[in-house]
Amino acid sequence: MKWQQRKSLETQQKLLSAALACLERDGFHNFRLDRVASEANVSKGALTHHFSNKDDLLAHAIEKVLDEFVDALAHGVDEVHAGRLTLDGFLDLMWLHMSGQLYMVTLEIALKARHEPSFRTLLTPQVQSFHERIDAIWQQLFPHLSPARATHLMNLSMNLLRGMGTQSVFRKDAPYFNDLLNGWKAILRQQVAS
Amino acid sequence: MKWQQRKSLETQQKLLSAALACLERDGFHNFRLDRVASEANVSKGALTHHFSNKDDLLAHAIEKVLDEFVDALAHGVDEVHAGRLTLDGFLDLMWLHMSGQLYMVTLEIALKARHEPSFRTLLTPQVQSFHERIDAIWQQLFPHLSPARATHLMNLSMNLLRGMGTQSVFRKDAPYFNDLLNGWKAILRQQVAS
DNA sequence: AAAAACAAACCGTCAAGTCGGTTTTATTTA
DNA sequence: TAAATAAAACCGACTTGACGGTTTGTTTTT
Repeated sequence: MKWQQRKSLETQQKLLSAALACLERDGFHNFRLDRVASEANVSKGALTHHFSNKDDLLAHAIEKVLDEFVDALAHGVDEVHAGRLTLDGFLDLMWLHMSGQLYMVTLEIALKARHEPSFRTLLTPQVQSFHERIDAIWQQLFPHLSPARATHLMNLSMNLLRGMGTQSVFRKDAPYFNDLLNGWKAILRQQVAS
Repeated sequence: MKWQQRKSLETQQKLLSAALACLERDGFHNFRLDRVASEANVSKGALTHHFSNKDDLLAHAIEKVLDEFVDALAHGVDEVHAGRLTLDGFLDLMWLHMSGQLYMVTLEIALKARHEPSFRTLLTPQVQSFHERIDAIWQQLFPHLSPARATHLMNLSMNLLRGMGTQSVFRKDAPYFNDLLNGWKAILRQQVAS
């Protein structure tokens, strides 16, 4: 009970990575199980062996991507406390993730969840946990602010970045988004100071 | 050449409205032509007579929804100039549309466009025109600001609302979004004044 | 030998697009 | 003006391809 377990885990991770890559490249509407399998260099039979169906695979994939985002932010806030990262740098970190694979994948999944109650209930605990962890991280980021105020600023920031991520579907224009982000940094500094 | 033309237009409008309703209810992934036809109380044959294929129907539907949004904003800025609407009220108007059918439909379409170049090129002129018109409206809204500054504030606002619209997929919580919007109104007043 | 990991053929379903046909409206002509 | 012809609007059965899930078979590990 050692070699098999390792092999199994390894195949599952390959499949999850492949699923995320496919989701980002093809979108949920063109997301095909056989493409995931070939992307992961395993057969379709192996895929069904590890994941009972499409929804199951997607749910595990989204879990992975959310965890990675939270881990990155948690690490970011540690860096801020250690004096190795500024608030601006922290926002850059958030934008880096929101403009990458993460956000597009969550967007695809969110729209699926919107129209399929069973899938939404499958995801709800994960999403809830995600928000709670992000919230906790911003509380740590602004220990001198009231928790409610920190949460408010987090929500404004997250939604601005969400919107920018969405717009980036159509507008490929890094300087433009950088300009927006800089504008928001200035406003945020002002809001934190007061 | 009168009666037929009117009938044709009427059927097309029924189909477009039905398409938008289906898109909002079922999502693009579960968007079915026969459902659109039955929702519009016409046959599938009639649908194919008026729209050559699925993409064609969707492109016309999105055109309709964007136009309605621009018209609403153009009317809003007139009301502001006439003194019958405040800046806060204008933002409420924007949020009203962004939290309704419009935004979800554009989101569904945007993700489709992201992964289908042919469809994206079909939409590009419409999206471009949309942005230009929104931009012009905000220039009118803040005639005392520099055009660049007005555009910047517009983009921040639009992206915040976009993000809020996206989050509303998962979080049904009107007071929360109202709170966020109020926070942004205060910041925007400050930005406009300085 | 048993169980796990994997492979690949197979099948049922489902929807987009096609196409021949019908009905309704418009135009021409005798 | 009324018959004849053309054209547009509309209908719905059928084809075709695609994909998710199942099943059966093979190899490898324990």
